[in-house]
Amino acid sequence: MSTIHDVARHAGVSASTVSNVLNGRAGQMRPETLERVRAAIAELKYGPSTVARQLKTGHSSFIGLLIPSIANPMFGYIACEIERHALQHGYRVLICNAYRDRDKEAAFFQDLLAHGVRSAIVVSSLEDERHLELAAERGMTVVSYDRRAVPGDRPGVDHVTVDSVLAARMATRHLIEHGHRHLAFVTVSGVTMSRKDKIQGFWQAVDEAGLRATSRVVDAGPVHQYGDSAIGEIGASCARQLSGEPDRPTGIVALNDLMALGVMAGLHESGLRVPQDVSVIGMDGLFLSAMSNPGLSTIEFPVTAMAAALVDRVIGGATPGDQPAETVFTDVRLIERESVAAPRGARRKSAASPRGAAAKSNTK
Amino acid sequence: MSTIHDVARHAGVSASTVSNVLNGRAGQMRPETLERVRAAIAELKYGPSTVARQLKTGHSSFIGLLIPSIANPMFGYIACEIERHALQHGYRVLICNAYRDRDKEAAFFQDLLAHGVRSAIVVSSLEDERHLELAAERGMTVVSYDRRAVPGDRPGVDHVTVDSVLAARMATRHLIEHGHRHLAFVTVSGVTMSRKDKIQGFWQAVDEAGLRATSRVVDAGPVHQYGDSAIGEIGASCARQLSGEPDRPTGIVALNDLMALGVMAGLHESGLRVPQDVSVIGMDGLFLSAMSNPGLSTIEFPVTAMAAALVDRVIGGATPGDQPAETVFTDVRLIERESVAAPRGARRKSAASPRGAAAKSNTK
DNA sequence: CTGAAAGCGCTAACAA
DNA sequence: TTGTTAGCGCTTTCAG
Repeated sequence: MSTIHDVARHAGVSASTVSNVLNGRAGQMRPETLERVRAAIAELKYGPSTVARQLKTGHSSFIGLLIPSIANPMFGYIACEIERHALQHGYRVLICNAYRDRDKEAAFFQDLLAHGVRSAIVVSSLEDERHLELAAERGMTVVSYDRRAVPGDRPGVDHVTVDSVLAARMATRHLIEHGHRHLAFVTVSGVTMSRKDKIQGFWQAVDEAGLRATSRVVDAGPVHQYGDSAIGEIGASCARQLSGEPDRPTGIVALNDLMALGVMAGLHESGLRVPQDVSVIGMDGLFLSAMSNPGLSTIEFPVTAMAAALVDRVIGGATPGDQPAETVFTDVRLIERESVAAPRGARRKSAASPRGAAAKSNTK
Repeated sequence: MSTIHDVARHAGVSASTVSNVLNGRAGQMRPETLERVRAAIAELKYGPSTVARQLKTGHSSFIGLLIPSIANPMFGYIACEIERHALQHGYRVLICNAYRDRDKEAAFFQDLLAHGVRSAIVVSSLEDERHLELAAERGMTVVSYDRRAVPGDRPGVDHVTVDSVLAARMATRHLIEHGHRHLAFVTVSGVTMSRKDKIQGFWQAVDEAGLRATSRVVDAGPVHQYGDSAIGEIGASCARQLSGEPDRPTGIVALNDLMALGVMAGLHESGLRVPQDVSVIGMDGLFLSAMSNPGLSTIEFPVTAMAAALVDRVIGGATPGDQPAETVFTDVRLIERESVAAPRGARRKSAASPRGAAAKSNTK
């Protein structure tokens, strides 16, 4: 690879002149000089070294992306959307599969810092974000996804998230409107905030319908395996177990679509039919859910818009002030497919389904 | 962030001494000095700048990974396996979603070069690899996945691949052994070599059974949409169309699991049951295929081993000699689930299913 | 056993 | 309008 000096020599100018045309400061330049420089660049197939440039300027062209695992199709999708947006703004995305492990996250942050990366997006954030605050203290702009700001958070970490409480509430209500009175919320155990919010949304809907006595949250245990393929597996074994119980639920809300897919598989294995025997609804809007049998009803999240918001925020730099900024997307949408029906011998309570409000971005 | 000089000053030594302890050249060092340096490093929370280091040494710690799209769960999985292995060898992976677009691939290569990245893995390689050779000429070590070396290839690009011909043949044979005589291979159109190989494997098995007259390859068209969610969709619409035809196939081999999942969805929509009316088999061994209804029979690829081979090769540097090196994995494995059964009114021909041979790595 | 000096490729004042 | 100079943070001979 040739350097800026090779080009300079070739064109009979100085390195700074070449640097100027490279950086669009050729306004006042003699057209002839500009032409010579251009020719030299082309001839030598020269491209500037971003490494040298970064050492000099201190600006990195990378955005770090910490994400549980892109083997999980939902996260793969989110990562793609983020990359697409970042590229449009001249940024590259450095994906780090952190497997929801605080130590791994911390190690990646260390590494990003060493690489001079000054912006990071953290997807599916752990509830405890002290290690993020540490990175923020060292000058990183970090924006988290799937975590709200809570009292006690120190500034330095901004938040972009979907209204998980609302999403879970909509999902649960959908079941209730179909006449279900025995509900279960099936989840993996974990320490992300969105999980807690979804459980809360579930209970809200349950209480609104006065169904607390006949409903419950089923924790299927932790995701051990690296990668997220296990989530479906866990959903399946949980469903198998559930199906053997005497007062099994007729309607199941799953933590996310992947888990819902697993639940359906487990139900099916146990000889139970969806939706005739049990109704299932997920959350995410994974494209795969459209292909399942039966098609999985779900709550779709505005992923593209959220990815854009994430990138814009992280590029924009840290929010001034001592309150962390927060953008909550509320335009989640119910997608009705075939996995939800009235339970045996019940009548549908209402035909109307709740719709999400328009996007509401409240930076407070 | 503090620099090596801050540490040096803090410890009362010179920068080169600090550099020495950083790089494990502290063997002959006075223990006391070593200790002082260590203390200073800890106190200042110092970490070396990989950017400066790379500028000096010319060695990058990145491996570029060009891949169609990590929104495709198969590629997300492969990417994770590659990252895992690379990390163990001290390398970071820089994922580039290239959407099977030659221009995008070329642009990413340009960018990798600018970043001083000297190793790249290209997954699901386009048949025409001239743009890769260009990168190789510029000093990159590039290893491709899913493409064999062919006469006319110039050296500089090594290959790691699974035996796609064998995989497709096994899949097809599985159908034939169940008594199917009307076969179809369903594929998206495209320009990857593995696709051609799979079609070839399909025809091999078909010809072995003398079923050419009643079998065909169905090209469902190109994948337009960015991301690979469309693959399933295409499979579905193709299946819908197929199901309306008078002499529709009773057994379908799909290009990959994602497509197979789509095919099953389309069949189901058209009122056809799998496997009672039509049998379907995929290829990949995607974890999601275990959760479909019915469970998708498939040919599993040794992804972990292949990811390791890919990383080892690319780290090892270009193979000397003028023949491109090639590693072909042949240990593919049939996973029987519920999507394949005997066609209506036929008897199963044989109970034995073909098994893959042990891994054979022939570097020639 | 440790330090001084040079330079990786680039940019940004400042001079000319 | 263009060139000179200095230096980003690190490693690496080569002296001391």
